[in-house]
Parts: sequence; structure tokens; C-alpha cells
Amino acid sequence: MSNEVFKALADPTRREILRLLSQGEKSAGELAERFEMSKPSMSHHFTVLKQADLVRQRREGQQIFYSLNTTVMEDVMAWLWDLFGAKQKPSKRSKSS
Amino acid sequence: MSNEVFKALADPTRREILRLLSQGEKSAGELAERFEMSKPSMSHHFTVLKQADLVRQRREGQQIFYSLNTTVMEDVMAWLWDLFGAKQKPSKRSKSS
DNA sequence: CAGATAATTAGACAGTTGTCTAATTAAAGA
DNA sequence: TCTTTAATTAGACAACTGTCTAATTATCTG
Repeated sequence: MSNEVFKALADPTRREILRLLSQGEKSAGELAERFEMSKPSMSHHFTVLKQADLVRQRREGQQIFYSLNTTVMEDVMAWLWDLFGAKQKPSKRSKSS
Repeated sequence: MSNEVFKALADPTRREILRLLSQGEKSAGELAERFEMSKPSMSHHFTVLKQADLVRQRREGQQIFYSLNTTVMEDVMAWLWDLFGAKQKPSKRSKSS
């Protein structure tokens, strides 16, 4: 799992987008109207999330629908567990980001 | 849990520091010699980790020892689980960063 | 106290990030 | 095809970040 994932999670707007998507797939416009921010700025955040593979996109007519990619979320959890778990029971698991 | 935590995790050097600390407490110098980076730069990373409350520090003579604060790590995991878990079984859990 | 060692703080600077407005692309419908 | 709607791309710019060298602080020891 890449550095891109952690960098993507480092912005509060993007974390809120992920939270909204956890309730189910939403269109770019639907997401954008929840924030006091221009659409291009939102579009930028979608791009960052896409590049980190945290979300998937699908076009339907004029609209683009985004949805969560839970696989990568699991990878982040595994990384954290590796650190956290290693504290309890030291083992040969290592290898960083 | 604050934005500081995610920003702290967004840098590969800091994630590697956390990984080293998962093996047990280490002094600033001991950590610094593992990286090809000046000591002041390392010191900066320690400060960021401290401000995010991801690590604790303790002085012993001239040396300062850093150790992992697993509590905050657990908070990050809980945040991720909230997103990830909500996907499987939708419930009233929400509230962002 | 003077010198050595461990670590931090101060200040500078290049590169990255998040935001905006303006322009562009893509699709649907009259 | 022209217009409208949905969304992105382009380009600019201020703010933030990670790094460095130089200076400073804190502690130990002779």
C-alpha cells in the first residue's frame, strides 16, 4: 500500500467524502453540494482519492458516481494492526509503507 | 481524534519511526542513525509525532527516549472501522475526523 | 568551570498542497 | 446543431511541509 493512501487521508475534506461514501455510492454533484467549496476543488479531491485507489468511479450519463473501495481501507487497517499488534506479541512482521 | 494524527501519518519517515518504536522505546539518536537525514530534521519529525500524541517522550540523562502511544493508534483503527464497518451493516455510527 | 555529547530551536528555502476562476469536455434533449 | 447540465482540466497563487546549516540548550564528567 502506497504513500498516496496516507496522503489522501491527511485532508479532512477527503475523510468526510469517504464517510459520505460509506453510506453508499454518490454522484460528484451530490457530494459537492455537501461542502462549501467550488466544484473544481471537489474534483481535485476526487482525483486524489482515485489515485490512492480509495474510491472507484462509474459514469452514468452526465453524472459520475463514486464509491468506496473497501479493499484499500482494509490495507490501512492491516498496516496499523501490524504496528499495534507487534507491541503485544513481538514477531517477524515488519516492512513499512 | 484530530487532523494532526492523519497529517503525522502522511509522511513515510514518520511511519517508519513508528514502526521502529513498535519494537520498543528508542532514543532520539538511536532512531536518527537509522535514517539518512540530519538530526534536526529527525527532531522535527519527533515533534510532529508528539503533537499528534502518537508518541511519548521521557528524558534519561542527556538522552530522550521515545515510545509509541498505542491509544491513539487504536483511535485511528476505530475511525477506519467506522467507515469500513458501516459498509457491511449500516447503523447510526458517523461523526468524522 | 570547561569541554564533550545529545538533542532541540531558529531561520531559510525549495517543493508540495488546497483553493480559486476561467476554459474545456461529455452527454442529453429540443 | 444549439443549449443546458455535469464534471473536469488548466493555470495561478498563498499557505504549508520537509529539509538543511548554524546556533542554542541541557546534561554529564573531569
